[in-house]
Amino acid sequence: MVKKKAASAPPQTALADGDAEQRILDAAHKVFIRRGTAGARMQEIADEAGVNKALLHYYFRNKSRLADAIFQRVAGAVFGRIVLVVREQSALDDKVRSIIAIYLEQLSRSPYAPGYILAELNQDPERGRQLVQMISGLRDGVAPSVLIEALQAQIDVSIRAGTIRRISAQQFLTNLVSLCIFPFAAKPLLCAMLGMDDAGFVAFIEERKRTLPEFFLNALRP
Amino acid sequence: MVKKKAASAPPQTALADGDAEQRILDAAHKVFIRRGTAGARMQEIADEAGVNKALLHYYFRNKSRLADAIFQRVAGAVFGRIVLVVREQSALDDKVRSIIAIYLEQLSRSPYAPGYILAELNQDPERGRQLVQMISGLRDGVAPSVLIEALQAQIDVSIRAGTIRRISAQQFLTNLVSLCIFPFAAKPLLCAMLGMDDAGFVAFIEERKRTLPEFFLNALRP
DNA sequence: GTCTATACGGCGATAGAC
DNA sequence: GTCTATCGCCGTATAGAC
Repeated sequence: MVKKKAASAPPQTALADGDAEQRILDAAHKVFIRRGTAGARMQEIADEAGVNKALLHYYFRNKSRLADAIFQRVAGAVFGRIVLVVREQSALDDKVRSIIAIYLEQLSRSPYAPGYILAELNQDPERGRQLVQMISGLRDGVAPSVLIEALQAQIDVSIRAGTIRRISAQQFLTNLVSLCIFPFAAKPLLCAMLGMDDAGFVAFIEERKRTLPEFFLNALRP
Repeated sequence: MVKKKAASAPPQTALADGDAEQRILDAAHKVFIRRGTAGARMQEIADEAGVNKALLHYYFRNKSRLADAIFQRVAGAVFGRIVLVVREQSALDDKVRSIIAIYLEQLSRSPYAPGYILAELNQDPERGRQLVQMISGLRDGVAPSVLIEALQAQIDVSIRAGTIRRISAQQFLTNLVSLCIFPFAAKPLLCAMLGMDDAGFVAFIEERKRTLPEFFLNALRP
């Protein structure tokens, strides 16, 4: 990271909007998600950003640090809002509806983010720790374990009230997140198996927005 | 691929079981799943197999072909049995129970296979086609689209009988597969977020074997 | 800050002995 | 069939001019 741009004439070359650092981040975002960290090439990022390869090292020193920055950015975008919903004061079924709506809406706009995040987590053990730290660092942030306990308490209330059947917070969350994220993480798989093109996939997700909330809430009924 | 070993004294070096080609495949399997195709190194595969790097090229000509062979092998192991279950003559809820049991059992033994397969599919468009072709080529194989249609027909019967609520075969399958595969594809994510180690993950999957069938079947109830 | 030029190492692939 | 040795490219990273 470099200190904020000092007073100086903005370079602003013809085909560039935003300063170089930002353009590099945006370019790296695209390329890392497309190729994965191991498959990404600094040259391709430079081309995409419309700058020279050396400038990437000027701003981020090496590929590994650039990759870290992008992972934080993408993971934050995917998990940030969800964590807020889990923590807010609202009924369990409202949370479910919110989470499904937010996920399907948001991931429709960046369908390859889940695949990228999962691949990163599989190939670099450090990523797990970074993720937990990132979540704990959100505004008013608490550790994930605290979130789980709070959710379990809320679930237990509904169980005792007889409105849902017995389930652990871990399985509850895993089921919910699986149903939301997997279709995007497996987009090429689904497209191949179900014979869909990109437009077909969009329609598929639209159908899912309508049907998934009741599917999930129905599964919870006693 | 090389013609089957002709009659000749088996070399059988001290620390090697099985012929070289098989050991290379097994080693490549491990390394590709661990590192991903882009991250895998021919040298690491050679070391793991206890042979020289040059021998990999003797048997498989280049890295790309070796990667193809491994992808076929892993994908076949993951999807082969499931396809058979979907096609067999049995009640819908029995199929659901079978698929969940088979997946959770089988993936417990190779938990990193899903992550590998998804990463491959995301990064190489060719993989999708290879997968469809592989499935169509199973014994008595038919194209995935035919499987879907048959499943839809079976689902429609249950809907008309009033035993399940309205759902498309696509969403049905996606939901089922999401709930089975995602926890493995996201193993490092879940371990980090839910604070589990490897033993904790095993326990988590055991709990899932008991609870997931009723969760899913419950969701289908009218 | 941004560029050009280049050093350096790693990796896939081949040649050739045994 | 299996090895050793080596080639040549490609990708990261740095040096240094502007």
